[in-house]
Amino acid sequence: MSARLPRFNELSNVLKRSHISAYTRINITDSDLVVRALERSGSLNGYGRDTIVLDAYPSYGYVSQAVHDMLRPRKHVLLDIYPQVYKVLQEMVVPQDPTSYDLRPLDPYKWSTFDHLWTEEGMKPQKMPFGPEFNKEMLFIANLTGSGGTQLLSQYINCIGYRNWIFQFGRVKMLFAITPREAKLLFSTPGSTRRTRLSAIAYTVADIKPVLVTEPLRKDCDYGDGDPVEVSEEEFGDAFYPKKSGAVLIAVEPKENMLVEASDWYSYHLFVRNLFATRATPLIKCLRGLSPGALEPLYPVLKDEVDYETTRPVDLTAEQLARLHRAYEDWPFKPKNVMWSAFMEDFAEAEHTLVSQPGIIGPAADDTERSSS
Amino acid sequence: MPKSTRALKIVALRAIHNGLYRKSIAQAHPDPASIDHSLKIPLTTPRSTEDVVVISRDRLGDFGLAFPSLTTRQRKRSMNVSQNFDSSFFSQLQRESSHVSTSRTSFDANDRFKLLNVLSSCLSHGNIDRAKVILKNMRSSMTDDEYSLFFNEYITRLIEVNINFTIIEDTFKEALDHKNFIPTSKTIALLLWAASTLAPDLKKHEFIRSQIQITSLARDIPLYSIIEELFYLSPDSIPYVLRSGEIAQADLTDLPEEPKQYVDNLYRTLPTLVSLCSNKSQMRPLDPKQEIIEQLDDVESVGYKYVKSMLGGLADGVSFAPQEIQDALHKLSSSDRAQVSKTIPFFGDEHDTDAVLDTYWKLLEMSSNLEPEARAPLENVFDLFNRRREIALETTSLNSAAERWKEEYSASIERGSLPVMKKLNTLLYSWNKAVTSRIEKELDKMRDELATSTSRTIMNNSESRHEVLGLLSAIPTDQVSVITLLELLRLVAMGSEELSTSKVLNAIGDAIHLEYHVARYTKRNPNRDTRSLSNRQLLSIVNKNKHNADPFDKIWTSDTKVRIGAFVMSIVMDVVKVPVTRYDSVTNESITKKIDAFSHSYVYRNGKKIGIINPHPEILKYLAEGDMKQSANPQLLPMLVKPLPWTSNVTGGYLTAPNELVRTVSIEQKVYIQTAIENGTMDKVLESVSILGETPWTINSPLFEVIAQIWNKGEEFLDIPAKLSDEPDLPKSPGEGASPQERRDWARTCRLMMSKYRSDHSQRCDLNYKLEIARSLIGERFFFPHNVDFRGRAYPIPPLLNHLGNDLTRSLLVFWQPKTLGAEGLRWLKIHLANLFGKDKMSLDDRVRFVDEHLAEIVDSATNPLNGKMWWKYADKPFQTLGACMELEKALRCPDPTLFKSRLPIHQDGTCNGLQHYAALGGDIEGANQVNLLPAEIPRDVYTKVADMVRASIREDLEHKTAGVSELAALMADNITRKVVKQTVMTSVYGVTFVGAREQINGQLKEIDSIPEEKRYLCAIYVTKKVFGAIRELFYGAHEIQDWLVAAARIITKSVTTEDCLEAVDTRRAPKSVSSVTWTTPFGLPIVQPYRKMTKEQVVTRLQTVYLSDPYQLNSADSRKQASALPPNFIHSLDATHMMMTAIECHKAGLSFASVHDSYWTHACDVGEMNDKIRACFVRLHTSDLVAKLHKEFMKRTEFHYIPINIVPSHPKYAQLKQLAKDTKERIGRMPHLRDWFALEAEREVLLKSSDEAEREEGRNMVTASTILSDLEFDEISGQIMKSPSRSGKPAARKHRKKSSENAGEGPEVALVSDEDIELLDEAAAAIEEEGAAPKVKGSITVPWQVKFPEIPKRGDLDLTQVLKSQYFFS
DNA sequence: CGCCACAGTAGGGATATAAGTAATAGATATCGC
DNA sequence: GAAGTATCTACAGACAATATCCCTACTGTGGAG
Repeated sequence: MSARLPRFNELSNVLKRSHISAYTRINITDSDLVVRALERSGSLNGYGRDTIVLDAYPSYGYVSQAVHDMLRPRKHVLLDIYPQVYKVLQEMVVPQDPTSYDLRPLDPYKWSTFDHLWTEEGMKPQKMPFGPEFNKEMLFIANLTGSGGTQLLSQYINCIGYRNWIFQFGRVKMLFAITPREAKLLFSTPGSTRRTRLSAIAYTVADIKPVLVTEPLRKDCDYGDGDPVEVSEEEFGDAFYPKKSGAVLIAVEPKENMLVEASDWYSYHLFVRNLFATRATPLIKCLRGLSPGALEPLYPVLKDEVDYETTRPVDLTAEQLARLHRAYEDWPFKPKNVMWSAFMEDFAEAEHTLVSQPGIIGPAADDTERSSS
Repeated sequence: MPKSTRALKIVALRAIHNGLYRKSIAQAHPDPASIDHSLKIPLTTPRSTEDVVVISRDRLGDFGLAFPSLTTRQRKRSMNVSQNFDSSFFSQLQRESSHVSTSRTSFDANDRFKLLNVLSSCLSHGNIDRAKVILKNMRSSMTDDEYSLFFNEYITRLIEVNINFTIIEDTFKEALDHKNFIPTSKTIALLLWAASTLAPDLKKHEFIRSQIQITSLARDIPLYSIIEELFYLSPDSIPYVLRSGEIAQADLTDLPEEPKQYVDNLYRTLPTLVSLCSNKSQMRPLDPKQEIIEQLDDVESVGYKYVKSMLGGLADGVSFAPQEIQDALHKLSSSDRAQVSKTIPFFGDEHDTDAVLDTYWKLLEMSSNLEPEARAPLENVFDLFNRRREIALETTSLNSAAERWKEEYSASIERGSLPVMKKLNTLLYSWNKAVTSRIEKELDKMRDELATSTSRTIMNNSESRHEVLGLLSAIPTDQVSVITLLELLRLVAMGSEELSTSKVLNAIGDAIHLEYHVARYTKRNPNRDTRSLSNRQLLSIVNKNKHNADPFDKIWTSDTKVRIGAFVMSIVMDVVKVPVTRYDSVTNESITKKIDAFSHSYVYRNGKKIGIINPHPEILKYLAEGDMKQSANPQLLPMLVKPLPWTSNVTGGYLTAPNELVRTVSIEQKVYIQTAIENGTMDKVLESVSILGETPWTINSPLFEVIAQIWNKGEEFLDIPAKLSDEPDLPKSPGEGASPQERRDWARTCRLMMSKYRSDHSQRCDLNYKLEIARSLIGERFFFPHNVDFRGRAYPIPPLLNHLGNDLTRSLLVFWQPKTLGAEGLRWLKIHLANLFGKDKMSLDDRVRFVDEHLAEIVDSATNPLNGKMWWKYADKPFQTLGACMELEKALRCPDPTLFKSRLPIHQDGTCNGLQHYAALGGDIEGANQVNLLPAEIPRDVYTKVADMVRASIREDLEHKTAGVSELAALMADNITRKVVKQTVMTSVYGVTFVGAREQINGQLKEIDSIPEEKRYLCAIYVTKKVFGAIRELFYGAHEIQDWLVAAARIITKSVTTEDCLEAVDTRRAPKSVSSVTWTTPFGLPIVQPYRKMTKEQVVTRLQTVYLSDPYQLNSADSRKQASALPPNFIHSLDATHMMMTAIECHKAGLSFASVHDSYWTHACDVGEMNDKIRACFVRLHTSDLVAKLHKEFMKRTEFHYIPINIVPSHPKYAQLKQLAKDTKERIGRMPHLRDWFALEAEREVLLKSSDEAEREEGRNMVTASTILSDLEFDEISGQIMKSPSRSGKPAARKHRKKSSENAGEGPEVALVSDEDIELLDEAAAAIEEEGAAPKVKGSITVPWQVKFPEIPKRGDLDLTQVLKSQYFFS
């Protein structure tokens, strides 16, 4: 991996003409730029020779190379199941440090991929309780700009809440390439109408640090005290492929003290999701939607801080949300399973519906159903 | 032009084009070839297509809803435009084109629609002055006819509020001043009515007299039509009008039958009219038919006398006078009389409702054993009795439900019983009270707001308030509340998944709409005590109600209904509470609180938000087990009298509730149906569907007892889930650090548990409702009004309890009329029993033998259903089997079983009915043989056959150890049953895809335990391949027809007319095609496949926005769905026709008849006769070549339709086309675009349609693209319409490409990517490009090709008459 | 009285939403370049 | 105008996505002429 990849425009010509279309992902194609951004953000300070880097969807490896060059990690596992990517990397890269560089045709989408990986010698870091320190024995990198990337981003953040997956090892940092669209979601602060569920959830358990952003995003994003490298639109051609929208590099740093216990995370997750379904309606109205009569126990919670008539879910901080949730959980009249009803949202799995159980009871059994009974 | 206008216009044009208005298309046996083409376009034959456009646009403008003084805003939304897009719209179009429009104002439907709302609102809450202003304002934008309609409505409301008569008179005079105001007969009738009820006596007489005189002189409105209207409006005022107006009986001879009888009776019985009776008319000679009518009248007198005796009035709505029964009994023969008297020793106290009912039931039961003639006198009494009850049921049952809630509430208060609030009914009482008062409060608020608002703001934010106010104030508030609560509970009870808000709002909106009709009915018959009315009067009221269509009904669109529903629902959510007790762990005590009963939130499905109504779990508990007696929604129950016969698409069925003959999805369909009915070409459909409603049913009470016992026990029984308690305890969430996978599995488990709970709950509720309905119908005779889906398949309208239901539901229903079994009947009863048990694959004799051999078990089942051996439980259809066991046991207990009178319906089912029709269509002998169209010793069973073939093939794989599949073959070899393949076989001819079939089979394999779960999927794939193989082999004929149908559907749905193209904005591209596949069944039912691309929009309501599809948008046809649906729909339209034919024949022969699509039911003794008729009808249906007829109809309907196709330079016709293009270029100055090609076609079309022979000749000689391509058969271009052959080669190329790129990567390992490598990759890529790319065709042109269908598959030599002798055809 | 400017808003159109994609595969439709 | 990518997966009875933001065009008002 220490070998330089060709400039992307040369490679892309080849790829384009051979009709290989793995461009559902957005690639950052300038390793130097990435290095610069990472150094500026300081996200990788303290990482190095002891780190195991899990690298999901490396694409053509420019971010990977940057990280690899910076850390010279003990292990750098690249996971990509797509032959178009895998093959190209396999052919083009001959690692100079074979003990570190480890390209595998595995599907990082599958949880089991990691489970299997950790059974291997030297792949599993030491567990570290959530404390003041990050577990620098592990770094997770992923390009989440492809299809399903949004889903993964959301799920990886959820995993922090559950403290499972890589977070069973403690505060493991993640470095993600995401689309500007997701960046907008994440860098929205309370009070802005853009405030999203994802952002609220994420800041409950993690700090999101911008590393490399695009210039057009500036007006839609609030980076807080983050000071990322900004790529202007003119530079897109060199920095990204495809260059159309560009990509954003973020570091996700799990919080030391999460606002919600792991055991409550599921419920909290549903709670927030429910509130953000009507994220711009005043609390007085939308709190009722949680379950019948839910306004009553929640009204006292924030009444000294906010006006329930005007405050909307988007205006709440993660901390406020967590407190509301706590009160809801403690409400004795909370319907037993009402939150679980959200489980039934996909009906493909509902095997007990009347339709799939034609027979003696149930709706009309006409000719079709008789046939299946 | 606004989108909406265009949409309407397109429909109109299309309708015209399809010959919508003429009998020829919708005739009973469509022979499109005979259609006189000139009739197809009722407008003057256009010189160019532009004419058509202009004319129709004007017409739309005429009828359109312009209201320029209030707005100039261009409305794009078309939903409301369509309000007028009903039959009157089309009849408008139908008129002579000489009709000159009076207004050409801008086409703005919505604003006028809003005004209509306001008008309705003002009228309904009595704001007469504003109504008047609005009506006046609207005058300028209405056609004369429309104005009359609303003027009449206005007057009606004036009368209803008992306004001073002079105001009405002035209003009328004022209206007359408007030069274009043409009073209709209804207007006059209204005036007369008003005069007779409102005018002071002095004035009354004079007014009526002069009005009648004026009208007689004017002569454009015949007197009889006025009296007819009056009959429907207010029969009571007729005597006065006749007298004051000095109308002679002879003037009214043209009255329709029913009002005529009424009027004649008046002339005869009222002394003041006697003189008029004999007076010679000044206008018309005496009608000779008079005598006959008088004779008829005599027969009616029983009912009439009865009415008189009832005048004293009884306490309850249901009553029965002993005297009348005695009278009726006198008409019976002495032996019958003795029999009846013996059973009913005394007549109950007439004030005691229970006793009256009891008497009725006994009488009814007795009478069921009488011959129809003997029963007739009793029937007269019954009819009257029941019609009153039915009307009460339809109109007042809501009130009585509410009353019962109250009673129960007060009763529990009095008793001081602790759990006052623990009973659903008491809960409902308080809910209802709260909701009612809240609705009233809100409505009052709106009223105030509207009263104070200035006229300028009428149109804006108050619009929806007007809507709600107008519509809801027309209905008693408590009824709105009651129906909302009932409907809501029903939904909560029946829902097995989340209750989506849109579902709730729609349902409530619909229910309230129905109540609106009831309210309207009640209002129009104020204080009309049905007890005092004769049968005939009742009928007239009913007819009147159906006759006087409410012009405001059109306001009740789906969006309005949803808004109304949301209004009420939001109130319900605010005020409805349920007491909940919880243990508070903090204070360590139980606390009870009133918690909101419902909340509103959202769930996400595939990332999409879905609004849901969340009932408090506490409510679920009440519903599943509670006494539902007063909680069942009383709308749409089975009827106590015969349904009204269908006479139009909306008249028939229930007495007061509106219902549709054909369940249409789109307006397009409605228009076709209405036209066909008006043209009289659907008479047979009307007749047969009416017949289905005439079959009297009753509850099988012994079986009901058994089921009730099972229910009360509350244990799981067969598929009845056990009584439910609280929500299940879900497993504990996995601990911290559990892997995502574990979490997912856990969530899934929880979901399934909840799902199961909800499903069990809804099944319990479903059964609870059904049993409650059944219980209330025990001892009754009732009827199921039917209607049909758009393909003609018939369904009973009452939901829940009907004979289409599941096994349990079916078992509860038997024919009311018992019929003596006879030897044959006994045999059929046994066969039926065997069939129900599952032994329907044996020969008939074997089935009889099977039953004989199991007599002991059968008797045991019948006598000891729940404590015996319970043999019946093991049947395929256990509850019906039990019913049959009981019936058989009863018969056998008779000294002579053949004399037993049986009520049990015996089923005769088509054996794979779809394939039977296919075989008959194709004349396919082998196919016919497979599905019992040919006589055989034992029944053939295709499913078994296919299963055998599949099994054989699998065995072969097993023996040959075929690579890759031998493992699967081993797994499956012994698991191929009939059941596994059945559904797939059936659906294969309907076009199931491989994926679909695989899912079906996968589902079946789930039930087989010996297949490991992880292999199941592979097995399913394997078996599906085999099944498809076998089917291809076995049903070649059916598939040929299917393919043809699919091809035809594609052609039709891709075709465009010249107008379509000339209209299109893009001159080069093909326009969207709007033709649906449309055909006519042999019984004249026009079928329009409704599948179009949906356009939906969000409708804002108080609760949330609701996503509604706009039924009036004319979207382009969904060609894929149209094509895949044609085979099943066509076949189903045939089996529906077959059913209708059989129903009519059975009816003629006096057989009871019921059907479930391809299962025909009658009494045991009549099975033989019905079987003959089934076969005869089948043969008759298929004697003509139906596919050929379909082909002809398709051709006729697409006569001038084109499909743009691509012609490549190598094509033989290319040169010719190119030449034509050059010629055209000289004319228009550029190479022709697609639109220009179409313009050429349009020109030709006009010429060909000309009335001038010379022009037609010119047209025939014209050269256009389509004439050049006229030899081009469908097969040659099918690739462009069906799947493309050039594309079919693609997957291979792609595979190859993939391989190449792999090769490219297999070079020597290199540390760096060198230039050489890049070149290498480059080369490979280039190579791929060369190979994979299709040859690019330059210079090809796209031109219209006049549609032509592929040859229809040749019909085989099947001798259809063989069917007559095939005993297993239906068995 | 009519005109014009301006403010306020109704409503149409666009967009995001959630979050395992458990397996498969072929045809067709739409869409972006 | 051709190529990749998304969207289906037999029909019917019974159906069904929403909240919010942004922008435009319209309405109504008020003021000056």
